[in-house]
Amino acid sequence: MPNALQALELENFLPYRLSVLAQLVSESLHDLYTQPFGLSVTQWRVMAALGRFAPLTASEVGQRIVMDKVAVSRAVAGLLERGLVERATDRSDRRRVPLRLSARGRTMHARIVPLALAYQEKLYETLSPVERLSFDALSDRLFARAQTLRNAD
Amino acid sequence: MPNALQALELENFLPYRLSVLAQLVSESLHDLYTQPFGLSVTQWRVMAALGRFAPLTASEVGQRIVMDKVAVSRAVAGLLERGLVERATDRSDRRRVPLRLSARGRTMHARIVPLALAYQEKLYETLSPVERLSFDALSDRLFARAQTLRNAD
DNA sequence: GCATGATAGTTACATATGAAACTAATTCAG
DNA sequence: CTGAATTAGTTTCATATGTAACTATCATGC
Repeated sequence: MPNALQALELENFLPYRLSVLAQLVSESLHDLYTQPFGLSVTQWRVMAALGRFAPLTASEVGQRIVMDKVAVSRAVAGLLERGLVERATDRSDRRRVPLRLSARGRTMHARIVPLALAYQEKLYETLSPVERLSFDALSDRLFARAQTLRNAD
Repeated sequence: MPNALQALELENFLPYRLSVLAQLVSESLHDLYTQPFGLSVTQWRVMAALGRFAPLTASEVGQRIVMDKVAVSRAVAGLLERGLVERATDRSDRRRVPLRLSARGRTMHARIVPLALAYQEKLYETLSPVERLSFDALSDRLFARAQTLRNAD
Protein backbone atom coordinates (compact mmCIF):
# COMPACT_ATOMS: atom_id res chain seq x y z
CA MET A 1 0.00 0.00 0.00
CA PRO A 2 1.62 3.24 -1.09
CA ASN A 3 1.80 6.16 1.29
CA ALA A 4 -0.94 8.66 0.79
CA LEU A 5 0.37 11.97 -0.42
CA GLN A 6 1.05 13.95 2.69
CA ALA A 7 -0.85 17.17 2.95
CA LEU A 8 0.44 20.23 4.68
CA GLU A 9 -2.20 21.19 7.20
CA LEU A 10 -1.09 24.68 7.91
CA GLU A 11 -3.10 24.94 11.11
CA ASN A 12 -1.28 21.90 12.51
CA PHE A 13 2.15 22.78 11.15
CA LEU A 14 4.48 23.46 14.06
CA PRO A 15 6.56 26.29 12.53
CA TYR A 16 3.42 28.08 11.49
CA ARG A 17 1.79 27.63 14.88
CA LEU A 18 4.84 28.88 16.71
CA SER A 19 5.06 31.90 14.47
CA VAL A 20 1.45 32.90 14.93
CA LEU A 21 1.53 32.40 18.70
CA ALA A 22 4.76 34.34 19.13
CA GLN A 23 3.50 37.18 17.00
CA LEU A 24 0.22 37.49 18.86
CA VAL A 25 1.99 37.52 22.22
CA SER A 26 4.63 39.94 21.01
CA GLU A 27 2.03 42.37 19.70
CA SER A 28 0.05 42.19 22.90
CA LEU A 29 3.10 42.92 24.97
CA HIS A 30 4.10 45.66 22.60
CA ASP A 31 0.84 47.43 23.32
CA LEU A 32 1.88 47.69 26.96
CA TYR A 33 4.94 49.84 26.37
CA THR A 34 4.75 51.29 22.89
CA GLN A 35 2.12 53.91 23.56
CA PRO A 36 2.94 55.00 27.13
CA PHE A 37 6.72 54.88 26.77
CA GLY A 38 7.36 55.23 23.07
CA LEU A 39 9.70 52.29 22.79
CA SER A 40 10.09 49.96 19.86
CA VAL A 41 10.32 46.22 20.45
CA THR A 42 14.06 46.20 19.92
CA GLN A 43 14.55 49.24 22.15
CA TRP A 44 12.64 47.61 24.95
CA ARG A 45 14.63 44.41 24.61
CA VAL A 46 17.89 46.30 24.78
CA MET A 47 16.68 48.04 27.92
CA ALA A 48 15.61 44.73 29.41
CA ALA A 49 19.04 43.25 28.73
CA LEU A 50 20.82 46.25 30.22
CA GLY A 51 18.46 46.34 33.17
CA ARG A 52 19.32 42.80 34.04
CA PHE A 53 22.99 42.47 33.11
CA ALA A 54 24.85 45.53 34.28
CA PRO A 55 27.27 47.00 31.71
CA LEU A 56 27.18 45.26 28.35
CA THR A 57 28.70 46.19 25.03
CA ALA A 58 26.44 46.34 21.99
CA SER A 59 27.66 42.93 20.86
CA GLU A 60 26.97 41.41 24.25
CA VAL A 61 23.49 42.88 24.22
CA GLY A 62 22.97 41.30 20.83
CA GLN A 63 23.99 37.89 22.11
CA ARG A 64 21.64 38.17 25.07
CA ILE A 65 18.58 39.13 23.10
CA VAL A 66 19.38 37.24 19.88
CA MET A 67 19.57 40.29 17.69
CA ASP A 68 22.26 41.27 15.22
CA LYS A 69 24.60 44.13 16.00
CA VAL A 70 23.09 46.43 13.42
CA ALA A 71 19.68 46.24 15.04
CA VAL A 72 21.26 46.78 18.46
CA SER A 73 23.23 49.75 17.18
CA ARG A 74 20.11 51.40 15.85
CA ALA A 75 18.09 50.74 18.98
CA VAL A 76 20.88 52.09 21.16
CA ALA A 77 21.13 55.23 19.02
CA GLY A 78 17.51 55.98 19.76
CA LEU A 79 17.90 55.25 23.46
CA LEU A 80 20.97 57.49 23.70
CA GLU A 81 19.09 60.35 22.07
CA ARG A 82 16.37 60.07 24.64
CA GLY A 83 18.87 59.82 27.48
CA LEU A 84 17.71 56.38 28.56
CA VAL A 85 21.10 54.73 28.07
CA GLU A 86 24.65 55.89 28.79
CA ARG A 87 27.90 55.00 27.10
CA ALA A 88 31.13 54.46 28.94
CA THR A 89 34.63 54.04 27.56
CA ASP A 90 36.73 50.95 27.89
CA ARG A 91 40.29 52.18 28.44
CA SER A 92 41.82 48.83 27.63
CA ASP A 93 39.95 48.45 24.32
CA ARG A 94 38.55 51.59 22.83
CA ARG A 95 36.55 49.73 20.23
CA ARG A 96 34.21 48.47 22.91
CA VAL A 97 31.50 50.72 24.24
CA PRO A 98 30.05 49.54 27.54
CA LEU A 99 26.40 50.48 27.88
CA ARG A 100 24.16 50.86 30.90
CA LEU A 101 20.78 52.37 31.74
CA SER A 102 20.80 55.99 32.83
CA ALA A 103 18.82 57.08 35.88
CA ARG A 104 15.91 57.92 33.60
CA GLY A 105 16.32 54.59 31.89
CA ARG A 106 16.24 52.75 35.19
CA THR A 107 13.09 54.58 36.21
CA MET A 108 11.35 53.67 32.98
CA HIS A 109 12.61 50.10 33.19
CA ALA A 110 11.27 49.80 36.72
CA ARG A 111 7.86 50.91 35.52
CA ILE A 112 7.68 48.55 32.56
CA VAL A 113 8.93 45.37 34.21
CA PRO A 114 5.86 44.90 36.41
CA LEU A 115 3.59 45.37 33.40
CA ALA A 116 5.51 42.77 31.42
CA LEU A 117 5.49 40.30 34.29
CA ALA A 118 1.81 40.87 34.91
CA TYR A 119 1.06 40.12 31.28
CA GLN A 120 3.09 36.94 31.47
CA GLU A 121 1.16 35.93 34.58
CA LYS A 122 -2.15 36.48 32.83
CA LEU A 123 -1.00 34.35 29.95
CA TYR A 124 0.18 31.58 32.21
CA GLU A 125 -3.09 31.62 34.14
CA THR A 126 -4.55 29.30 31.55
CA LEU A 127 -2.04 26.62 32.56
CA SER A 128 -1.65 24.82 35.87
CA PRO A 129 1.74 25.09 37.58
CA VAL A 130 2.68 21.64 36.34
CA GLU A 131 1.57 22.43 32.81
CA ARG A 132 3.50 25.66 32.90
CA LEU A 133 6.71 23.86 33.82
CA SER A 134 5.96 21.26 31.21
CA PHE A 135 5.49 23.84 28.48
CA ASP A 136 8.70 25.61 29.41
CA ALA A 137 10.67 22.37 29.40
CA LEU A 138 9.24 21.19 26.09
CA SER A 139 9.82 24.51 24.39
CA ASP A 140 13.39 24.48 25.69
CA ARG A 141 13.94 21.13 24.07
CA LEU A 142 12.40 22.24 20.80
CA PHE A 143 14.68 25.26 20.83
CA ALA A 144 17.76 23.13 21.47
CA ARG A 145 16.66 20.75 18.73
CA ALA A 146 16.16 23.58 16.25
CA GLN A 147 19.62 24.89 17.03
CA THR A 148 21.15 21.47 16.49
CA LEU A 149 19.38 21.05 13.17
CA ARG A 150 20.40 24.51 12.05
CA ASN A 151 24.06 23.95 12.82
CA ALA A 152 24.08 20.46 11.38
CA ASP A 153 22.32 21.65 8.24
CA MET B 1 7.45 41.31 54.81
CA PRO B 2 7.29 43.36 51.61
CA ASN B 3 7.57 41.65 48.25
CA ALA B 4 11.03 41.66 46.81
CA LEU B 5 11.25 43.73 43.63
CA GLN B 6 10.56 41.40 40.79
CA ALA B 7 13.31 41.08 38.25
CA LEU B 8 12.68 40.45 34.59
CA GLU B 9 14.71 37.41 33.71
CA LEU B 10 14.65 37.74 29.97
CA GLU B 11 15.74 34.16 29.41
CA ASN B 12 12.71 32.93 31.39
CA PHE B 13 10.25 35.46 30.04
CA LEU B 14 7.60 33.66 28.03
CA PRO B 15 7.03 36.24 25.27
CA TYR B 16 10.75 36.49 24.71
CA ARG B 17 11.19 32.73 24.64
CA LEU B 18 8.36 32.26 22.20
CA SER B 19 9.72 34.93 19.95
CA VAL B 20 13.21 33.49 19.83
CA LEU B 21 12.00 29.93 19.26
CA ALA B 22 9.59 30.93 16.52
CA GLN B 23 12.22 33.00 14.79
CA LEU B 24 14.81 30.26 14.83
CA VAL B 25 12.35 27.73 13.45
CA SER B 26 11.05 30.15 10.87
CA GLU B 27 14.54 30.94 9.62
CA SER B 28 15.47 27.29 9.43
CA LEU B 29 12.39 26.50 7.42
CA HIS B 30 12.95 29.52 5.24
CA ASP B 31 16.34 28.12 4.24
CA LEU B 32 14.53 25.13 2.77
CA TYR B 33 12.61 27.05 0.15
CA THR B 34 14.10 30.49 -0.22
CA GLN B 35 17.16 29.53 -2.15
CA PRO B 36 15.91 26.65 -4.32
CA PHE B 37 12.52 28.18 -5.08
CA GLY B 38 12.97 31.90 -4.58
CA LEU B 39 9.94 32.36 -2.38
CA SER B 40 9.56 34.79 0.49
CA VAL B 41 8.00 33.63 3.72
CA THR B 42 4.71 35.33 2.91
CA GLN B 43 4.67 33.98 -0.62
CA TRP B 44 5.18 30.45 0.64
CA ARG B 45 2.41 30.83 3.18
CA VAL B 46 0.03 32.05 0.53
CA MET B 47 0.91 29.06 -1.63
CA ALA B 48 0.44 26.74 1.34
CA ALA B 49 -3.01 28.20 2.00
CA LEU B 50 -4.02 27.93 -1.66
CA GLY B 51 -2.57 24.45 -1.93
CA ARG B 52 -4.74 23.28 0.91
CA PHE B 53 -7.97 25.21 0.49
CA ALA B 54 -8.99 25.29 -3.15
CA PRO B 55 -10.05 28.72 -4.43
CA LEU B 56 -9.69 31.51 -1.88
CA THR B 57 -9.95 35.24 -2.22
CA ALA B 58 -7.08 37.37 -0.96
CA SER B 59 -9.02 38.20 2.19
CA GLU B 60 -9.73 34.55 2.86
CA VAL B 61 -6.07 33.73 2.40
CA GLY B 62 -5.27 36.43 4.91
CA GLN B 63 -7.63 34.95 7.47
CA ARG B 64 -6.13 31.52 7.01
CA ILE B 65 -2.53 32.56 7.44
CA VAL B 66 -3.09 35.45 9.87
CA MET B 67 -1.73 38.09 7.55
CA ASP B 68 -3.26 41.40 6.59
CA LYS B 69 -4.68 41.93 3.14
CA VAL B 70 -1.90 44.29 2.06
CA ALA B 71 0.75 41.66 2.71
CA VAL B 72 -1.34 39.08 0.89
CA SER B 73 -1.87 41.43 -2.04
CA ARG B 74 1.85 41.97 -2.42
CA ALA B 75 2.70 38.32 -2.11
CA VAL B 76 0.06 37.41 -4.68
CA ALA B 77 1.40 40.06 -7.07
CA GLY B 78 4.78 38.35 -7.02
CA LEU B 79 3.26 34.91 -7.43
CA LEU B 80 1.14 36.07 -10.36
CA GLU B 81 4.19 37.51 -12.09
CA ARG B 82 5.93 34.19 -11.81
CA GLY B 83 2.86 32.32 -12.99
CA LEU B 84 2.51 30.32 -9.80
CA VAL B 85 -0.99 31.55 -9.02
CA GLU B 86 -4.01 32.23 -11.22
CA ARG B 87 -6.84 34.68 -10.78
CA ALA B 88 -10.43 33.90 -11.60
CA THR B 89 -13.44 36.19 -11.74
CA ASP B 90 -16.45 35.96 -9.51
CA ARG B 91 -19.42 36.82 -11.70
CA SER B 92 -21.70 37.44 -8.77
CA ASP B 93 -19.30 39.84 -7.02
CA ARG B 94 -16.65 41.37 -9.17
CA ARG B 95 -14.79 42.81 -6.20
CA ARG B 96 -13.75 39.36 -5.19
CA VAL B 97 -10.84 37.68 -6.95
CA PRO B 98 -10.71 33.93 -6.36
CA LEU B 99 -7.15 32.64 -6.41
CA ARG B 100 -5.72 29.20 -6.98
CA LEU B 101 -2.37 27.63 -7.73
CA SER B 102 -1.48 27.26 -11.39
CA ALA B 103 -0.08 23.99 -12.71
CA ARG B 104 3.42 25.34 -12.12
CA GLY B 105 2.39 26.45 -8.67
CA ARG B 106 1.04 23.03 -7.83
CA THR B 107 4.25 21.40 -8.98
CA MET B 108 6.34 23.67 -6.81
CA HIS B 109 3.98 23.24 -3.90
CA ALA B 110 4.22 19.47 -4.21
CA ARG B 111 7.99 19.69 -4.03
CA ILE B 112 8.13 21.95 -1.00
CA VAL B 113 5.53 20.25 1.18
CA PRO B 114 7.62 17.11 1.82
CA LEU B 115 10.60 19.26 2.78
CA ALA B 116 8.51 21.25 5.22
CA LEU B 117 6.98 18.15 6.75
CA ALA B 118 10.37 16.47 7.02
CA TYR B 119 11.72 19.47 8.88
CA GLN B 120 8.78 19.40 11.25
CA GLU B 121 9.41 15.70 11.86
CA LYS B 122 13.05 16.34 12.67
CA LEU B 123 12.04 19.02 15.12
CA TYR B 124 9.47 16.80 16.79
CA GLU B 125 11.96 13.95 17.07
CA THR B 126 13.20 15.47 20.30
CA LEU B 127 9.77 14.88 21.86
CA SER B 128 7.99 11.62 22.58
CA PRO B 129 4.56 11.19 20.98
CA VAL B 130 2.90 12.04 24.28
CA GLU B 131 5.07 15.10 24.76
CA ARG B 132 4.32 16.21 21.25
CA LEU B 133 0.60 16.08 21.85
CA SER B 134 1.11 17.80 25.15
CA PHE B 135 3.07 20.65 23.61
CA ASP B 136 0.50 21.14 20.88
CA ALA B 137 -2.34 21.22 23.38
CA LEU B 138 -0.57 23.63 25.72
CA SER B 139 0.43 25.98 22.94
CA ASP B 140 -3.17 25.94 21.71
CA ARG B 141 -4.35 27.02 25.11
CA LEU B 142 -1.74 29.76 25.33
CA PHE B 143 -2.85 31.02 21.94
CA ALA B 144 -6.50 31.03 22.96
CA ARG B 145 -5.56 32.81 26.17
CA ALA B 146 -3.54 35.43 24.33
CA GLN B 147 -6.48 36.09 22.02
CA THR B 148 -8.84 36.47 24.95
CA LEU B 149 -6.50 38.91 26.68
CA ARG B 150 -6.03 40.91 23.52
CA ASN B 151 -9.74 41.28 22.89
CA ALA B 152 -10.49 42.03 26.53
CA ASP B 153 -7.69 44.59 26.64
C1' DG C 1 -33.22 54.48 -9.16
C1' DC C 2 -29.82 56.74 -6.48
C1' DA C 3 -27.22 58.66 -2.63
C1' DT C 4 -24.85 56.55 1.56
C1' DG C 5 -22.21 53.34 3.52
C1' DA C 6 -19.68 48.97 3.47
C1' DT C 7 -16.39 45.75 1.37
C1' DA C 8 -12.31 43.75 -1.76
C1' DG C 9 -8.30 44.89 -3.27
C1' DT C 10 -4.34 48.05 -4.62
C1' DT C 11 -1.27 51.91 -4.17
C1' DA C 12 1.54 55.31 -1.64
C1' DC C 13 4.12 56.84 2.09
C1' DA C 14 6.68 56.35 6.06
C1' DT C 15 9.20 53.21 8.94
C1' DA C 16 11.72 48.84 9.93
C1' DT C 17 14.83 45.37 8.83
C1' DG C 18 18.98 42.69 6.81
C1' DA C 19 23.22 42.32 4.12
C1' DA C 20 27.21 44.32 2.91
C1' DA C 21 30.49 48.12 2.85
C1' DC C 22 32.93 51.04 5.76
C1' DT C 23 35.75 53.19 9.88
C1' DA C 24 38.38 52.73 13.87
C1' DA C 25 40.92 50.05 17.10
C1' DT C 26 43.33 45.86 18.29
C1' DT C 27 45.97 41.54 17.67
C1' DC C 28 49.42 38.84 15.84
C1' DA C 29 52.94 36.89 12.63
C1' DG C 30 57.25 37.75 10.99
C1' DC D 1 58.19 47.66 14.63
C1' DT D 2 54.97 46.89 10.66
C1' DG D 3 51.53 45.22 7.79
C1' DA D 4 47.79 41.61 7.38
C1' DA D 5 43.96 39.85 9.61
C1' DT D 6 40.21 40.50 13.40
C1' DT D 7 36.94 42.73 15.90
C1' DA D 8 33.43 46.50 17.51
C1' DG D 9 30.49 49.44 15.89
C1' DT D 10 28.24 52.54 12.32
C1' DT D 11 26.46 53.79 7.89
C1' DT D 12 24.45 52.77 3.46
C1' DC D 13 21.45 50.65 0.30
C1' DA D 14 18.02 47.60 -1.05
C1' DT D 15 13.99 45.26 0.55
C1' DA D 16 10.06 44.36 3.68
C1' DT D 17 6.33 45.77 6.37
C1' DG D 18 2.31 48.53 8.44
C1' DT D 19 -0.93 52.42 8.24
C1' DA D 20 -3.68 55.07 5.74
C1' DA D 21 -5.53 56.75 1.53
C1' DC D 22 -7.55 55.39 -2.73
C1' DT D 23 -10.43 52.82 -6.56
C1' DA D 24 -13.92 49.81 -7.82
C1' DT D 25 -17.83 47.19 -6.73
C1' DC D 26 -21.71 45.96 -4.10
C1' DA D 27 -25.63 46.45 -0.48
C1' DT D 28 -28.98 49.31 1.77
C1' DG D 29 -32.44 52.83 2.80
C1' DC D 30 -35.34 56.04 1.02
